[in-house]
Amino acid sequence: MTSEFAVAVHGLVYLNQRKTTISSEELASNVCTNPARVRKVMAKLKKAGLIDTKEGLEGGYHFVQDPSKVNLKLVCNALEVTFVSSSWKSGDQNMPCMVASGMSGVMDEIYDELNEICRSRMEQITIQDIQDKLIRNRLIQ
Amino acid sequence: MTSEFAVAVHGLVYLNQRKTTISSEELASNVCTNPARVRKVMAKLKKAGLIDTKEGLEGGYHFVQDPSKVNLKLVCNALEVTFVSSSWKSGDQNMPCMVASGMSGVMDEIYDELNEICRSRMEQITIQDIQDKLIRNRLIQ
DNA sequence: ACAAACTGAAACCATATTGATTACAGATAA
DNA sequence: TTATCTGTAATCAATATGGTTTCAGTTTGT
Repeated sequence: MTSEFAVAVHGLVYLNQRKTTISSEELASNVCTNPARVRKVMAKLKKAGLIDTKEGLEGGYHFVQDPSKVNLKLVCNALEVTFVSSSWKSGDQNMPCMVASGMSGVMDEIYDELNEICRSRMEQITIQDIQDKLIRNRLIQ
Repeated sequence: MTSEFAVAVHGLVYLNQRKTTISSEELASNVCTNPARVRKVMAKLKKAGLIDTKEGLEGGYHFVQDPSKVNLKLVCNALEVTFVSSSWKSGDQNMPCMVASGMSGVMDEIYDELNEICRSRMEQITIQDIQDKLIRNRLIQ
């Protein structure tokens, strides 16, 4: 899958920790990617209302919502994340054989269902949960 | 994800329907791919004991097990399918920031869990189920 | 014994996907 | 009004994925 999801979650967690307005450049350096990609991802989170943005001098991104209310399914929705999919299709709709003509449809249904299951799981994890986990992990070491 | 899984499931369903020994060439034409790829995938299913193979003249692949006992998790195991993953990692383990150093680990755990959830679901679907579904779908049209 | 027809496996090529880079218009604050 | 940001698009590079070709090894029929 595309790693936009990871960029978004990382960005949200970082914004939540810093509490201030952060530029795409600073975010990119923390995420270890380039500012343009950060802006592309964060723009979608903005459209979904998950963050505030400010253009111009001293602008950037700002996390305003309650981190325990922002779950990862909301992030998936904002980015239209697809966890499980395959562009390649087996068989061919026009073949007379029941298997050859029907398998790709069956596989698509399977992928769709797996996707929905993944999204449901993501609904149970919040930005706060991840923040807590990071803190716990640091203490362990 | 890679579409080896689709090739394998399609292959098993086709073998189950035909009941006879089928060459990689015939399988490939039904799956709509090339014989080499079919052989690569089917060899793994053979190693997992899901099918029998026969080399030499009149050789090929043969489905012997009870189709209602062969579930898709067994196929996943045979092929070492990974449904959800991302090769790209955000942040960097060596950075002092808790978020930057810890996020990739957290995301990996999330992907691993999603994978396990997908595999569990796959355990509930058998080759027989798919065969039945194909028959039903054909009747509907 | 030998030829034909198959699998198993690897090397290599073509294409698609993914992330990086660059550039620039528009917004905003000092 | 200038400097510094975001938003967006175009292009480039690296990686992943599937296709093709090839050949050694196996098995069967004659």
